[in-house]
Amino acid sequence: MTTLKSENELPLRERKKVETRAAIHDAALRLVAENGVGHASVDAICSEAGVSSRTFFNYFPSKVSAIVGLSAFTVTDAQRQRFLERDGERWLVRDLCTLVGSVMDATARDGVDREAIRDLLGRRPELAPDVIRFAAELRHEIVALAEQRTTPARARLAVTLVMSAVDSALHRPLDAAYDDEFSTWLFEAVMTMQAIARESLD
Amino acid sequence: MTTLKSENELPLRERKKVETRAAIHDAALRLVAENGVGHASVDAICSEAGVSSRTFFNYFPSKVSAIVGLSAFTVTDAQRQRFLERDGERWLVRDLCTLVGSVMDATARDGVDREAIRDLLGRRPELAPDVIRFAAELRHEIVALAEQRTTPARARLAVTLVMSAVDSALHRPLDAAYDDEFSTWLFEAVMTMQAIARESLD
DNA sequence: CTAATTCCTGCAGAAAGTGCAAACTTTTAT
DNA sequence: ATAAAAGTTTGCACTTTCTGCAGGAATTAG
Repeated sequence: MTTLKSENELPLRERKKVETRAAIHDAALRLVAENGVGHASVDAICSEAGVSSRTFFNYFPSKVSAIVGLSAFTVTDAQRQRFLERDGERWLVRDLCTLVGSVMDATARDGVDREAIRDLLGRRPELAPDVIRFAAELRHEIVALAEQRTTPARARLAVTLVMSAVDSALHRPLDAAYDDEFSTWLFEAVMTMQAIARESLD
Repeated sequence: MTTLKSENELPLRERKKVETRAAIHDAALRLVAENGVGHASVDAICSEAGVSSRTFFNYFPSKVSAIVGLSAFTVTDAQRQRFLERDGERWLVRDLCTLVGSVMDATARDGVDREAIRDLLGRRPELAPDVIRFAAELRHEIVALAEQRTTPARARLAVTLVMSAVDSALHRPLDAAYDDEFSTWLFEAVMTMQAIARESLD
């Protein structure tokens, strides 16, 4: 079981929701690890989790989202506002790192386990395109934000830069030191990318 | 009609294949432009193209691939070999640009119309995640190649850098001058990214 | 013209995903 | 404590994408 927080204090109804959600996610993760993505049908996951297939789609909008344990990446209004406090290209990449970092930290707080996802991607690389597709939805939202601070083309480029670093995070273990400071790690990854680019260019 | 080349010279059978392929792609493009992605069902595309739905999937492995007009990005053996002639990180990014550029040029020669795709993405942004997912498959192949010249982490970073530039190409019109020299354009886009990164960093 | 390929098609069916209304459970109000 | 209200789960019917298989039609070769 992935859920360890807030054992009580929550009304019974909420607690049950958290539990079924975790049950579905855990079942999905387990079955995919065993049988591969293609052979883990929604029905199979459901009977493993003790839940009807209709309920499955009440909790997750798609099979992959259940496997990854994420219904959607979302940017909160507060995050959005904070990002727009500054204007223009200056600090753009840094601010994007902060923004994306806080989104990732939020999902982590909601029980999404980056390490589990990383392990899974190592064992089942077929999943990668789907996960990337998934991240593309967050990307889209963030590009829209970045476009309020610079030209569309530069916005896309900058966001891509940052999202690539996120991608790295899904493949490489982070130092424990960064566990709650994803944005710091992000920023360093972006600088590494730049270094590689400089070394290899021309 | 997208197909303008090799009017004859091809055996009749081959010519017909090219035609049905184009018919399906054009129908898909047209219907999606009119009704949106969700409302252009495979069946609708098929009757528009005058083809059975079973045939549809003989030509394209998925609905989006038909819309984009691409069955798969593939790296030829020659391209693979040329890329591996050099070893190590030096020139890595440049060689990746060459590799990816030649893959893109090949698809263009096969009738894939970057401009049509770009227009479509402008008009129907919902498609973007699917297209990205699509590109992720090519990405995977190229990462495997790059890993033969450097560490996995750096390979991923470098490939991401280059693929992001490809992404830009799907959003921005290229100067006509670059039409047959995609890799040159790619390389410049990568340098632009680096410039943005340098400006915005710290 | 005949025979061998190769291609198209329909059919049957798996699997993902959605809407709807009935049944059930928790919560709230009396 | 009990009944109404509110929220959840479920089954059912349905759409859509996509695959395997087998028969039939067209193309090509001999």
